[in-house]
Amino acid sequence: MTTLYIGNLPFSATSDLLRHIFEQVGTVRSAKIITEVETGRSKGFGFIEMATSTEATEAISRFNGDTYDGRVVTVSDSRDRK
DNA sequence: TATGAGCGT
Repeated sequence: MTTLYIGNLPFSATSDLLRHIFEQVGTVRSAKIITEVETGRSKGFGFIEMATSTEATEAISRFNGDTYDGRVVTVSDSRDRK
């Protein structure tokens, strides 16, 4: 399994929306948008877990640099959670 | 209620 970092998302984006986007290139094991604890609103970035590294690589090449709601999103391998 | 660089309860 490979975890992807999705950055520069519009605040209107949801984990469900991310999941649907990444399902276009493979199996989404999990989708999560990070939200502010104090406000419950999106921090503008999130994480996607793909079933295989092949699908993850495909997702990066397809979606990195794409524009959603006027914002150019970043898609890349995530770093390890500490 | 709030926000724009960032790698997660």
